[in-house]
Amino acid sequence: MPGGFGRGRRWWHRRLREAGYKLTLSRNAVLYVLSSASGHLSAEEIYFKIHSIYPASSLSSVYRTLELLTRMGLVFKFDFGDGKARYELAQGPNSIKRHHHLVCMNCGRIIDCGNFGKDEEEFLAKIENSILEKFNFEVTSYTMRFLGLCDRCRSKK
Amino acid sequence: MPGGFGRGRRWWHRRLREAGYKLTLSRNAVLYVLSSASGHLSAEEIYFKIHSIYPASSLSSVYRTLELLTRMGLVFKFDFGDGKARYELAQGPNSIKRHHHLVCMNCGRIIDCGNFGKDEEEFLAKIENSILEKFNFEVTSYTMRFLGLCDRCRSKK
DNA sequence: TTGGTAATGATAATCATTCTCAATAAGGAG
DNA sequence: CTCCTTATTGAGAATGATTATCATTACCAA
Repeated sequence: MPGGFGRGRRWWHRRLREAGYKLTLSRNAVLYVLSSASGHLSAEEIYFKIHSIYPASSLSSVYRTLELLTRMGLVFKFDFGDGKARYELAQGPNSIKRHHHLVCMNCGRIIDCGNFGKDEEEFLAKIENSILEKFNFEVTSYTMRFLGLCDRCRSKK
Repeated sequence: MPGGFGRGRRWWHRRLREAGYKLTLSRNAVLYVLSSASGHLSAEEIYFKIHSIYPASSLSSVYRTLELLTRMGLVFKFDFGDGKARYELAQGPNSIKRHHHLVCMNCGRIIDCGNFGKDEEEFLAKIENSILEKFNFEVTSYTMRFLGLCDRCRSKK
């Protein structure tokens, strides 16, 4: 009975089912871990967390699952230049569109910052259009990454 | 005489010198290749291009040089999720601040798109402030990445 | 319950990147 | 220009994340 872990059916069960994929223990565990632990987890971190709730897991399966989920759009994959990819659940049953991060150039810390409300909406509307016109490129999602100095590193100077 | 390749002194000579680094054949070759071939080159692509103008080069040296140049801010390092990092010269003697890319989710192609003029300026001014207030994070540069479908892939559907 | 097959676990293989270290060459002093 | 010091290099080994392989397992439709 692969729909274990958290009590009750999760929104991703339907998503997997409808896409024609089996709901396996491994996949469910990856999604469960991603849904509880918020933040940016690497494949290995996910693997270790899974181990405590589902010991018979394998790292390769975690990678396969993450690749599938990324392809399906249930998960976002990020690369912050430290050599390992990070994964984040596309929160909730309806995936969000925007992911913005602050990356500290001094300590490497990565801070999630939500979106920027109305200012962003307006800006995006203009930009999406201009990209479509100039490049005939159809935007489906986007990411902003801000490089700089985080609070901790700022106060150290 | 390490200042070879292109005729004449290059702007990066001064930059290296002033930072206390030697102007070596290897470093000059990397910068020369980056400055002529525009686009996003991987370390290996840079290495091959260098080979034709400076055969006694090594891949490890290219990596070392790129790491140094990135640290110095002469070069930007990007990661588009294909497993290898890409490098781009921070064009001209005064580095630019913004790098935006369109990434096709179908074919993986990466398209440079400049900045968005006044709309972007205005938006950025607001955002930089709100990031400073909310997170006490000091923004020095940023990147926007748009995921979607490129013109070629759009017309194929 | 059962069979077909997608998915898994274990492990080997791959590939980008980093490390090591003896040999070399940049560049300042004379 | 030549010598000396030492940063930098080239070659190749080592690392570490990710991917591929393949026999075994377990979803799930019938």
